[in-house]
Amino acid sequence: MKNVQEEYRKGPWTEQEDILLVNFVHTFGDRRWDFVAKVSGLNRTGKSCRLRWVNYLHPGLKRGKMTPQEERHVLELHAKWGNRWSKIAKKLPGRTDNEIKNYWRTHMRKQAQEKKRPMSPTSSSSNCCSSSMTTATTQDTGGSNGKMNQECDDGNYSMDDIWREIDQSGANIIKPVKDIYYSEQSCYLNFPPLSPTWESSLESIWNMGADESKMSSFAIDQFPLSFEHDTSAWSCLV
DNA sequence: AATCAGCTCAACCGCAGGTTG
DNA sequence: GCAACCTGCGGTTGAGCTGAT
Repeated sequence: MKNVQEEYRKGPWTEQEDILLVNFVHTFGDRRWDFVAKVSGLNRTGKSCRLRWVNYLHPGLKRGKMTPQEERHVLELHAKWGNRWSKIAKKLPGRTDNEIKNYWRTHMRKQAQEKKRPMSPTSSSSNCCSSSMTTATTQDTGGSNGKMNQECDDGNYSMDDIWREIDQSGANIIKPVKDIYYSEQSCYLNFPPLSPTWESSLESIWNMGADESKMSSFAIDQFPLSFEHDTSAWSCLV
């Protein structure tokens, strides 16, 4: 048995891990997370991989603040369904349950604060709103903090950066966003053209019950990633 | 300039439901 | 029918950032 505490990595994901995960998800799909976790060599649990993909790496995600429309939508849907975050998220393309949950928490906290000190004339400008939920959230979230937008525009390291790096490499790496199509309920990965050997490999892999040792070497062949920490560029590209 | 408080968001945890053998 | 395993969901936490003092 594997000692989970000792062997699995926790905490923030590195760029290399992200790239590796993106590659493997594009290859094997966003299912079978335990398998992806093992085969990729990431020392992460399948759960952790899934979460990273769903909440951050997924190409369909919108980054940045919620629009007033989205905020209103969240409020409406929450009134209807309660804390069914994933259900609500499905109605808001590009938003994750985690994001909505976080938004709601912030929103509720602000509400609670405003209830504590109703009509306080000394409230800062960020608390200037009426008790109307919609207007309150709209102004609050829009006004107080531009962090997310900054990160989006010129932030340290975003998915855009990853895609750009991958794109610039030119190469055999699977292409992101534009080749991936989503429906409301699910995500279809449209793989780039695969070589016949690659295709048959994939097929046989799924059919053979995914012998892990075979898979590992297969993976290494297909993604000869180097994890040398190179600050100038990722040296993982073929 | 330093410190503090509040906020945001990524990530973890535990649990429940679904799937597979 | 049952146990083991996997996936997804909702709740919670903590690090890092920002603005106020």
